[in-house]
Amino acid sequence: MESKNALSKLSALAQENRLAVFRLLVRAGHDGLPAGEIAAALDVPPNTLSAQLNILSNANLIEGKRQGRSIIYTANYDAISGLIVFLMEDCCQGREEVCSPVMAAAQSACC
Amino acid sequence: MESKNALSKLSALAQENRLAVFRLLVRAGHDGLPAGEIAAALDVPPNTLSAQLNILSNANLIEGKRQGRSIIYTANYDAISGLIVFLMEDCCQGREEVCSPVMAAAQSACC
DNA sequence: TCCATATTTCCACGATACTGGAAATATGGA
DNA sequence: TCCATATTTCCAGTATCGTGGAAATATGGA
Repeated sequence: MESKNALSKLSALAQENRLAVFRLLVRAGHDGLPAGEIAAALDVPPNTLSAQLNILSNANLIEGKRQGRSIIYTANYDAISGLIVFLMEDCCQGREEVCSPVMAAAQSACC
Repeated sequence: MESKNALSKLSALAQENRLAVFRLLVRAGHDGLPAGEIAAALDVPPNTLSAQLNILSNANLIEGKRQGRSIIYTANYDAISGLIVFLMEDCCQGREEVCSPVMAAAQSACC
């Protein structure tokens, strides 16, 4: 990932509501959630949310697909792991201090 | 890491100059770099840089220590790995799609 | 003490971001 | 066709951010 790409992902996530949206969608899994439900869950007006979904979507962190009247948003797992890898490789080159806590967390969290 | 903490780190890094400062300091290693050299390397006026160093420092991503007339800044490796772990654990709970690319990168990059 | 160097603080300007009302668009059903 | 629902686009107001000039502070050396 080039750093420009990483920058757009970082700034998309660097906002309370958008980070919350992303976390919600990650938890929602591959089925995703319609925009309206996200707005309700976060208690944000639908047009405000729409702007934020757009920013996350432009950063490629989420994707929206129309399904009937709703638009279902899903998290893009590749994108977030790409960002994490960018941070790791950018920081980790020979830097065991950064890398090994991440490895440890990965092992206990999932792998 | 609480998400508020993560948010301040994300927004500190979500800016071109500041991301560049951080990368530079990571590469500089434990010896760090004086503010003036950072400013010269990035071609940013010293007072502008100072504001950006302050933001990174408030997010705990870097630390400055006076040494003679200079102030030497170093990257805080714990902080960045904390952020990475936050992103991983926040995304990774049972999500092998996110976790395994990160593990693979970690293994080839450093561990 | 006086001066040069290194950096920060103060302050104000311009740019960008966040927000939400109102209107527009898209879909599905009666 | 008409209406309700779901979401977006348009637009403008406010707030926050990034920037850099000028002055202030801190340090070390002559």
